Amino acid sequence: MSVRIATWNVNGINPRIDRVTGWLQSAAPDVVCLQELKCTPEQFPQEKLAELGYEAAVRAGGRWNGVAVLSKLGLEDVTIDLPGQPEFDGAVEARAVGATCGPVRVWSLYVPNGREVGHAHYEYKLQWLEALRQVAAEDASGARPFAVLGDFNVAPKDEDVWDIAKFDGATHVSELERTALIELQKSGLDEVYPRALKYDIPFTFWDYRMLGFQKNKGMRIDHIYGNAPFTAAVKDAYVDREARRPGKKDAPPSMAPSDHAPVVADLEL
DNA sequence: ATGGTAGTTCGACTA
Repeated sequence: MSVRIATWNVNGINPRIDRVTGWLQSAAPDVVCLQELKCTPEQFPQEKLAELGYEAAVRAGGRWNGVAVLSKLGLEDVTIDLPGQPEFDGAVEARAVGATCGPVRVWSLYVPNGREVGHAHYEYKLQWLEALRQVAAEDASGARPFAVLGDFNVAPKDEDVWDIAKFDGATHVSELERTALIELQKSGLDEVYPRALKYDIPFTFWDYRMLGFQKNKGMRIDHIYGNAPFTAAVKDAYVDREARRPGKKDAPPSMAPSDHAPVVADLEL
């Protein structure tokens, strides 16, 4: 069977609900990992997504964070939060939800930003990635197709940001963050590297400020890592930068874009 | 040029 799996940081699902549902209808993914819902569980637009044929596993946290797995292939063994997920300020945040969708098991992940190298949030980010590695290592070794998808807030290589000189000493490009991703891969996951639909590097994020998208000042920080049964089934993968394009002048606010673009993988399972 | 934009608990904080 053909299965289309996507990950998308929507930066608030309700303010841009028509942008999201429009993309779901046109791209027609079977499984979608969403991040930055920025809503409470009650505010999650369950019915609008059900109308499009999606069941949803939701880990909403209110004002910040929030992740979900949408599936047209069924939804089983939902896991809220990573086993062993570290806390920040005494709370386990809404950054991880796992689910089995028909033949594939996925996690939707929103890795902590880190704020500044050396900040407590940066240490939290590194701990979080280590907790993820431990969880992923178990499922990665199985025969079932398995992937972790989401906003990792790490650019794996220098070319994955628009100007590495501007990121000197910054988070997202530091050696420890990149090492954490390499360690994740060593646990049995390979990156599903997407095609760019324009330009050389398939950036997934462009800051709203300073015409970031228009000038292609982007970053490649949203990723898909799959185990061998998953990556062997991948036929194509791409970043849908059109979904990041600003709306037309008279478009309603609900059509405003996220600052991230979806990453899409097509599998034959 | 230390700015700019957008989301949230309406306004300081996060990204």
